[in-house]
Amino acid sequence: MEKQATIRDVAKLAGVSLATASRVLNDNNYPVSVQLRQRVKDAAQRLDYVPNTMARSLKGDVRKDIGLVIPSISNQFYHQAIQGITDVLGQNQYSLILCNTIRNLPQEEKYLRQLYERQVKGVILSSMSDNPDMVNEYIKKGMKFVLLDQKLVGVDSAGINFDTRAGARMATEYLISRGHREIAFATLPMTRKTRLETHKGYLDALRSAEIPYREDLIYEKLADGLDAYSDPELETGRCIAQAFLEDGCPATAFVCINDMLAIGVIKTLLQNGVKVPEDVSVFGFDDIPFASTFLPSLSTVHYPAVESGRFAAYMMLDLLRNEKPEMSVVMQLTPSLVIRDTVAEPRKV
Amino acid sequence: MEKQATIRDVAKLAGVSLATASRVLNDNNYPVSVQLRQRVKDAAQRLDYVPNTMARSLKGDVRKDIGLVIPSISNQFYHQAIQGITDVLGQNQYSLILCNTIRNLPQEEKYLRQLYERQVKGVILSSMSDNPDMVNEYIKKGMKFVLLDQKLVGVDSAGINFDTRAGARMATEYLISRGHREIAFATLPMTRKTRLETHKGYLDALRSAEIPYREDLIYEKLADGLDAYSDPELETGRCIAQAFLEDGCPATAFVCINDMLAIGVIKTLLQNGVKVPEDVSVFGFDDIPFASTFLPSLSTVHYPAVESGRFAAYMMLDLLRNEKPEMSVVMQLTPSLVIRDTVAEPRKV
DNA sequence: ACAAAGAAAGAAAACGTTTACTATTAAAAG
DNA sequence: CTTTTAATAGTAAACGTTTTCTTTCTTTGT
Repeated sequence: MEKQATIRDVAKLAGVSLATASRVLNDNNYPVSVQLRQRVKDAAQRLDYVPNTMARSLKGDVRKDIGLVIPSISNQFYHQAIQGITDVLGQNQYSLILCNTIRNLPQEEKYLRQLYERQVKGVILSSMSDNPDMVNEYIKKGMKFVLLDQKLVGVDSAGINFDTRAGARMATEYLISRGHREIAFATLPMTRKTRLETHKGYLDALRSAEIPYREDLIYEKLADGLDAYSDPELETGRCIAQAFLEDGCPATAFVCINDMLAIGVIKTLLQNGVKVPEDVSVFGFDDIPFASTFLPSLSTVHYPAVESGRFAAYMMLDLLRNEKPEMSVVMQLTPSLVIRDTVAEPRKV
Repeated sequence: MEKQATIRDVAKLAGVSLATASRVLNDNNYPVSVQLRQRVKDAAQRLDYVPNTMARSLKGDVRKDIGLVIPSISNQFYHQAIQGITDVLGQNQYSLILCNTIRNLPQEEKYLRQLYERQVKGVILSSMSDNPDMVNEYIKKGMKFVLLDQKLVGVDSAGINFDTRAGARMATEYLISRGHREIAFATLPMTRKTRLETHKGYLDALRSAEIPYREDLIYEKLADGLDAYSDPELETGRCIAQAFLEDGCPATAFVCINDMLAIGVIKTLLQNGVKVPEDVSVFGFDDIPFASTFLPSLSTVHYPAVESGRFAAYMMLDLLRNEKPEMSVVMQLTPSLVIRDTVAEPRKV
């Protein structure tokens, strides 16, 4: 196993000082004569010299990598975001350190600390918590954050989020326009702000159509008995559909807080002889790739996930490179509807 | 923005030398008196000291992170592997640097070089190429590899792979046992060794059942016109099913090289009025989560992807920590069949 | 012809650690 | 009592860079 050549070796072989070698290798505008320049370059080539990034960053250069902290790697939404992020980062010679918290807040803290210890200066974060304290603490220490799909009140940080309230409103209004009046709402526990927002959008639509709010049509659950291998959203969808069936199918349509949950609902409905969309219409949220792959293909609210990852990465780069960032804003993405095969008119009674 | 406290600050505040502070903070077995020990600890606490990992690794400590280089982040197989990897790594205070090559060999080389520059000593790799040269070069430079789902002949490296030949054989034999004789084989271009192996398994089964090999039942394709947003495997499945339909459905069953491709085949078949499994049976490969979610749920060859990720991480840790690794072997995982809803007896003619 | 300015190179300090080597003391052994 | 040895603590070098400060020449302006 060869010892890695250092800049010292290069300098020696080229017969120049350390400083000169460094200057050539970094292509400064510092003047170095052509002959020496060439000699150094040749030497570097011969020795297959690669600079030691560690040593370099010791001198104050920021590390060229950023952390991504997400609650779940099994969620397709994040795959798309990662796709966008790695895409941009790769082109800019940055690396991505992936931290999967498995929906676990202490784990999230641990990862954040680990990143801090490693001098990682930028983190794209989708937190499990709505508490801004932890993030603020690290901001004070000089870390930069881009908040993905989440607004944290009381945090002065860049972020990308999606107007879920408008999305839910649009979806619900669409169902109403197709003639639905009994519309159920399926959600995971509303611990995260975005979920509450989604719920509000649903309410907005009901209100403007003057449909009375029915508490019993809100299915807010988390499937129990989940293990590491099962998809929590899919299982929760199952569980909600089960409850819905036991209630005697009190609605003609479902608005679901995300696609995987919607798919869980649909599967269980179909397996119990309830036809989708003939008997019950189902609307998803996110437009993950499976939404169009699944049969029947899912009507859903489109979220440009790959783009949002891309934006997040751009913002982060901007934040890291410029003292006065140009794009450091909270970017709000507007929803659009994708109508596929899981929505129809309500069945005639 | 606070300046990060260094060990020098800690030493000064505690009124001890650098060396003593370092020794306390690293919990060596070097003897330090209780009082000083306490003083240093208090000082570190007060200053909220965190060691600078960069500086530490400059002194020769290996970096505590490993790289993962994979061809596609949109493949569920890798999500599961990542799940397993991050799981193990997280518990061992290692970080994961994710490199997504988008099925692009030059990109793969670039990432490997980038990791090398960053002094990353361990890489879990699923390469696009069957050429061992690049990997060997980096091994010579001191990097350690665990090859995921791939054997590279001529590389002396740990690895995890799956006996795809046996898997394909089992799947094909199962179809034969259900009465099928015309069995098509659907695959992406057989550029990777594992795909060839899978094909061999298919042939093995045919041979031992004395079914003549029919070249025209081998569908080896890559969908064209793919953009960044489409799933290459799904699209290829579509494309293969299209060709199959144009050929007048010359087989009663399909063995597919992976699940997503199988799903593409099924979708297209169904959309063209060909019933699965009544008219055509389809067998997948990998058992990704979506295989059981999809309707009809997919019969497939099970690959313990999460486990394989976990093993890969363990191996890597072993490789990095021990001069003489204990587990540095090529681990071969044996396949098992999962029978779900996409296989039936062939239709009576 | 002489000072001032500019170009090109090198010396050395600094970044935050760890650790081999010394130095001091106290206890144990002769 | 002196000499070893063991227990603590400190000094300083080292890791691989970058960069500030000098230094040495060569121009240029007067």
